[in-house]
Amino acid sequence: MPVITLPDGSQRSFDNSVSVKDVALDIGPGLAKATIAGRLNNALVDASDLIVDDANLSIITARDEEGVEIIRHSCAHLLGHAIKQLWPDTKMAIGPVIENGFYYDVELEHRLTDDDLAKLEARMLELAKTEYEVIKKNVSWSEAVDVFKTRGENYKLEILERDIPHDATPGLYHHDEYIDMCRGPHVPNMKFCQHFKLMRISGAYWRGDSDKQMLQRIYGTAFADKKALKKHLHILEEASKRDHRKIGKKLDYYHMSDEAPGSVFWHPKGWKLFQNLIGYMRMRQERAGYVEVNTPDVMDRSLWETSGHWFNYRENMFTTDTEDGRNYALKPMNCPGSVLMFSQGLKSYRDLPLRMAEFGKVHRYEPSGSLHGLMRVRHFTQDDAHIYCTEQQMEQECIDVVALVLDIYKDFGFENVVIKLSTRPEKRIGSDEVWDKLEGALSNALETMGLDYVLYPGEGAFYGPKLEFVLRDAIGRDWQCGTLQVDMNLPERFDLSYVDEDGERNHRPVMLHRALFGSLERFIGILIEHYEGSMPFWLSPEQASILNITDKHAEYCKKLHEKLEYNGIRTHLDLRNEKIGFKIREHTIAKVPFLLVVGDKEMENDTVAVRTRKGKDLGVMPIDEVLALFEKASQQKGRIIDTES
RNA sequence: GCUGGUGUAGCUCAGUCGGUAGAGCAACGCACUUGUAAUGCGUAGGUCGGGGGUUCGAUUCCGUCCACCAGCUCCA
Repeated sequence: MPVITLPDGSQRSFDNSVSVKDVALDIGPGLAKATIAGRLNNALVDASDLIVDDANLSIITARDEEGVEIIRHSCAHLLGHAIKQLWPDTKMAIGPVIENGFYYDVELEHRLTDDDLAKLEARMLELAKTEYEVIKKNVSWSEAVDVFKTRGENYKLEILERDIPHDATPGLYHHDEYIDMCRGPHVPNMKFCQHFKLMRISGAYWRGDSDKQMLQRIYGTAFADKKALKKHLHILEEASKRDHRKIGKKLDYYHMSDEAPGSVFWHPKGWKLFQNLIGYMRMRQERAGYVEVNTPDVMDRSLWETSGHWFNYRENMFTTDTEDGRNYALKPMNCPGSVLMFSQGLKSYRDLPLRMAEFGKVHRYEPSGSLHGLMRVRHFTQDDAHIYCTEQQMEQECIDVVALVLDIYKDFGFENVVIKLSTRPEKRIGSDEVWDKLEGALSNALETMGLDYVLYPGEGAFYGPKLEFVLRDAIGRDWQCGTLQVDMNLPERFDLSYVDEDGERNHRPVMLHRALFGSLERFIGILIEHYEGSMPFWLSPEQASILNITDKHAEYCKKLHEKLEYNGIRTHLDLRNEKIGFKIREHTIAKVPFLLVVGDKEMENDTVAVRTRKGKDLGVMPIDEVLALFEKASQQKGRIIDTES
């Protein structure tokens, strides 16, 4: 006699055990039709599952996020159903749900092509349109083994052997003649699985182990209705339009070359942007009490041995053998150099906190397959800084760094910053007492500031805990940029010390590592995608273009150009003998924020006609008014994403 | 690094079932002196990613190296 309590608190009692679907039907036939699964006392169950005892139940439909995930999961089965029809010798491995979709790993002699994806998709749709019922049967372990032995599914057998207890009753889902094993739940009818798209094929190792068999992985996406699917595909298209590799090339920011894989050749415009960012960061750091230094790029092996990099980071380092028989390495990080900088000369407690910034160029030999445009490179520039301070100063320094990071991100329109706190890993150096202090410094700093953070226990570096700052860009993608790390390893290894009030030199400073942009290269990649190439006025390599209508306006334009440059505006003078429409098109595509057009009327009245890169006509105005307009655009930095100007 | 795909003019791409290649844009020249997203005509431009094999002949077929692209974390 189960009594079912629904989410609104109402109760229904039944004489016998009932299925989730029966309960839905009892509430109303519309709901019954829409039922995908149920949440029974916080566990997801199939619509056909029986409820024996009193329970809390909510009915899951396509409107629930769980409902959509179940649809995706069932689409993986649908893919299995179709692929076994088209290629009966396919062996099915695993088919889980992922963000926005699903995949299925299969072993198949035939190499799948894009044409095959289309064929598969068509067959899947055909099958789904028959709106067949999905039948779930729980069977004994040995029965499940028999089923998959008969069907030759050796991956399913391996899963049964290795991952499923012999006294369990695995759920077998019957999709007509196709049978898949799953903990479920799944849709009760394939009518729910009609809005999907197969996205791509790639390789993946069985159980993610590179020593094991390489399988073919088929990725797909699925939604509850056509509209949601279309919307998702549209977002993907938008994201691909923002690809910094395409835009960076079009805007003539940089290129890469076979001769230097993973390294950037910065063109004048890209380098201008790069310098603008450095200039801004320099200004902010000076204001925050930092000094800036510069250390060598190539240093002797012994340094890297002392720092521990030679043993822990060797495979990621570029090294050299030189005529003098010495071994040098290109720095993969700036910290050892910074430490040498600190240990040069005697340091007093009066020098602390010592905040040393460095725009250091580092080289890391990243695996070839992981290189990606500006986002993952082998040679990049960090806006690095190392703060040497006393234990008492540590917490305040952390607070200051976090405040600086968040304020700087705001200038780029990144309001949505997720902070991750990674704490002591299993393999670590230092006593628990010290770790308590270091983690405490970070978490106290965040709590003092009233900031939320996500805890990642055990994810810290072996030498200390860290904060990571994750940005969310204009279309909702996450990018990890800044970090703040507390380090007890390097001061120890390099035996750093300072003289305290008591005159003793045996005091060890605490060392903080921090980077706000992280990598300048990467940050520029993120900005390109964030702004879709339309750099805000203050960063834009070219801020305004002056366009003449005919030759007779050239002299006036040159004077105008001089005046703007004198006022610090990066101005492009385009006096080419071309039609004005042609020039406007070119400079608009080049995403120059403001186009200044000069013809007879403007020359006569000492004005210019102002047009934005978005095609908006701001009318004719005198130069002082233009300068005021630019000043205003400059002031707002990147806080407002450029849609109007 | 591994799996699969791709590599043709500065850029975007077509093409050759094995007989050494073509378009648009860009560049250059000439004409045009132009009013808010492409003026017209002409010229030049390529070891078809590198080196090797098969072949009378390879950009095309084969293997190899390099680079790029996607994936390799989500576990019935």
